[in-house]
Amino acid sequence: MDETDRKIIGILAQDARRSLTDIGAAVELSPSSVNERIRRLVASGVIRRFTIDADHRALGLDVLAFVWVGLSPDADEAAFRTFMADHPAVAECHHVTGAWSYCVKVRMPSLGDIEPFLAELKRRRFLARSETVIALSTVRDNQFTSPER
Amino acid sequence: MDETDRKIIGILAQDARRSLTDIGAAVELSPSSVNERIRRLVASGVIRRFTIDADHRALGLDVLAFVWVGLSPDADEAAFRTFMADHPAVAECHHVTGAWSYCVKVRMPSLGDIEPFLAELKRRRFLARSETVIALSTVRDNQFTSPER
DNA sequence: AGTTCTTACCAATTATTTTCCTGTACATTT
DNA sequence: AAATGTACAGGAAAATAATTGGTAAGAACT
Repeated sequence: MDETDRKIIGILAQDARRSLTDIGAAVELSPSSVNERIRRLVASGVIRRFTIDADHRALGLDVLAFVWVGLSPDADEAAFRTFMADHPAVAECHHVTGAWSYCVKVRMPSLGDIEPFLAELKRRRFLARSETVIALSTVRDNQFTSPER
Repeated sequence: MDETDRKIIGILAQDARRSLTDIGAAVELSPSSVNERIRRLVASGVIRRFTIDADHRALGLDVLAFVWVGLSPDADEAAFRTFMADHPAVAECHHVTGAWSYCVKVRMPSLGDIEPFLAELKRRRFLARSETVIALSTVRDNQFTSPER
């Protein structure tokens, strides 16, 4: 992981379809060297996968919400994590410091879909308490943040 | 935007490097038809960009935090949004309902980098109050969530 | 009904890109 | 100095993507 690798990652984060020749020109390396570096970055897990950044609204997921979860004392935490990992509406789930146990980011077709989701969490005895915050608008939503600065 | 388009998006979200032939086999379409659909999805903005999912830890961004921002009454909100859009540590920034104005997701090299970030927000008179929640571990972190149940 | 327009699709060709292989240069170790 | 390892470049081969031209189905209009 040197400066060149970081540059390549930056380029791919912006546009993962850039050709090896193109990237090579940007980092002053031959296409085959760039290829070898990308292969290594994927193999070592620095690059987890190639993916797309989609417009969730266009896909019918109009609602973005953060659900703060206070896990109930008798909750099966492993089951909770599995549930979060598998649930299609869950975009992110982090164990956090502070008053809450988990911060869960969910995307849903409509506001009406949030209640059944919370009800399900309750039914499974995960919840001691929760708080839901709706995102009204999004200023920025990147997976990637530039490492420099 | 039909069912086939959604399938294609699902496939690309999983692995944006799948070949047109491959995708075509999955959705029962010729490679050129798949290509045409992807081109259209990009042109219409449903696919915002092709990108990578990187391991932030490996890139030296060990800390993930959510900063809840209560904007000060006299804050220049447009300036705040510009600041958020440009700041390299900011991964997400959403205007939200509830007690706070904004939810800001940041990635930083170390815990020590959070304070200067907050100080800068204060210096620019954006902050009335704030609360920072650190992510201890991440159960899930996807950009994409499947639309179907 | 016939004509035009549009849209989606496929097959075949062409262009580009990726992949794989080999040799070289350079640094490190013995 | 010889041996080893690593990163790189160049080029051939393979795979993939983009383009083009043509067909078919359906909608809108005459």
